[in-house]
Amino acid sequence: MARWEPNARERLAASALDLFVERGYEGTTAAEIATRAGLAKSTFFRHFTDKREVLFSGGELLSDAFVTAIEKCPPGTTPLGVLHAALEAASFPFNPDRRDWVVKRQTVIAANTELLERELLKQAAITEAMTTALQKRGLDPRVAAVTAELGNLAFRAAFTRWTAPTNTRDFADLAHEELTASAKAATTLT
Amino acid sequence: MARWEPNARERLAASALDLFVERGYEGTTAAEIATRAGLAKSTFFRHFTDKREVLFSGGELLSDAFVTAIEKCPPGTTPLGVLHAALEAASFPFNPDRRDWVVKRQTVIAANTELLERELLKQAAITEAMTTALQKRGLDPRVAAVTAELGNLAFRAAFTRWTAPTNTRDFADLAHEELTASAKAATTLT
DNA sequence: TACGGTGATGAGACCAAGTCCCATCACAGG
DNA sequence: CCTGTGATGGGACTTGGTCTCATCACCGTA
Repeated sequence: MARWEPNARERLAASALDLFVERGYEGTTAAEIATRAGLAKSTFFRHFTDKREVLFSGGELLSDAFVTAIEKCPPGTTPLGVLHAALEAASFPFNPDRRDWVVKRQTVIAANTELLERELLKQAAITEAMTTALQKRGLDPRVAAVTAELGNLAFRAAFTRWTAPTNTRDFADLAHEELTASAKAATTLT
Repeated sequence: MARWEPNARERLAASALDLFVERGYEGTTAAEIATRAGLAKSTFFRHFTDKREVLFSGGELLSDAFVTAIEKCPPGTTPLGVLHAALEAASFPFNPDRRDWVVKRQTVIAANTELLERELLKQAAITEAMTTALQKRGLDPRVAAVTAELGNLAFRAAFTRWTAPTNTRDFADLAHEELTASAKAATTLT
C-alpha cells in the first residue's frame, strides 16, 4: 500500500493545523498547506474534499463509537444509562496526550464561522445517528430524539470543561457529570 | 432611499429561489441570479455576503421573536411556560400564504449540504440567543441550555409536520403539541 | 535484470465564488 | 440647472475546487 512518504494524509493535516495557527484559517491557502507537506495542491484535494475537511477527518470514529456503544447496551437499559455508556465510549479521543492538539484545533475552529458550520454539521450527523440507534432499541422516536439531543448537549459541555486551561479531570468523568446534571435539569422545567 | 426598481434585495431572493428550484443550488450561478433579477453579479454580493445567504435573509426576525418573547414573560414563569410563549411568538412566518414559499425553500435546503450547514448555524445562533435570554431571567445556565435545546427540538419537529403535504394544522398548534410531548419525553429518561 | 502493471502524485487548464476598485448613473435638493 | 450621494455596472484579481493527462515509484514476475 504505502509508498514514498507514506503519511500524506497525516502530513497534510498536521501542516494545515500548523499554518492555521500561524496565519489563521482564511490566511492560509490550500496550496500552501500542500507545499508545506511536500505535496501539490491537487494532491491535497485528492485526500480532502474540502479545505475545511482537513480539520475533521477521523470524525466518523466518534460517531461510530457512539452508535456501537448504544447498540451494545443490554436490552432494557434506561435511555440515560445508554447515554452514559455512549459518552464513555466516545471519550477515547480525549486523553492527556492529545490535549494540545485538540485545544489547538478547537481554537482554530472557534475563530472561523465556516469551520463552525462544518462542526455543527458533524455534530448534527452524530446526533441523528444516535437518534436512529436509539429508535432501533425500541424507543419512542420522540424519546430517542430528546435523548440524543441531551447527549449532544452533555458532550459539548464536557468538552468545553475538558479543554479549559485549568482542567485536570478525565473527559469521561466530566461527561458523566454533565449528563447527570443535564438530565436532572430536564426534570425541573415545569 | 429607494431608487430605480426599489426591490433589488427581494428580487434577488425571488430569482434565486426560482433558479434553485429549476436547476438546483449548485447548478445555479450567482451571476445568473443577478441577471434574472436585472442586476449584476457585483450587486448580488453587495446585498448578500454569500450565495447561500440569499436563502436566509430575514432570519434575524425569527431570532428576535424568540428572544423578545422570552424577555416579555412575567417573572416566575416556568421554563416550559416561557418556551410555549416563545414558540407562539415565532410562529408568524408560518401562515398559509407563505407555505408554498417555505416548502420550496426547505426543499432546496434539504437537497444541499452547504445549505444545511448554514441552516444549522442559524439554528445554533437562535438556540444560543435563547439560552442567554433564559439565563437573564435568572435560570441556572444548565437549565437554560436544556430548555433552549428542547425548544429548538420542538420547533424543528413542528416545522417538519407543518410542511408535510397533508398538514392542515396551525404551526403554533403543532409547536405547542411537540413541546409538550418533548418535555414529557424528557421526564421518562431514567 | 528487465519489464509491465498499479496506484499515488504533479502540472496545469478551467470554472465559479467572493473581493475590490473605479466609473457611471439616477435621483435629491438647492 | 448644478452638484452631491448612494446604488449600480464592469471588470480585474485571488482562491477554492474539479478534471484530465502525464509521470513516477514500487511491486511482482519472467
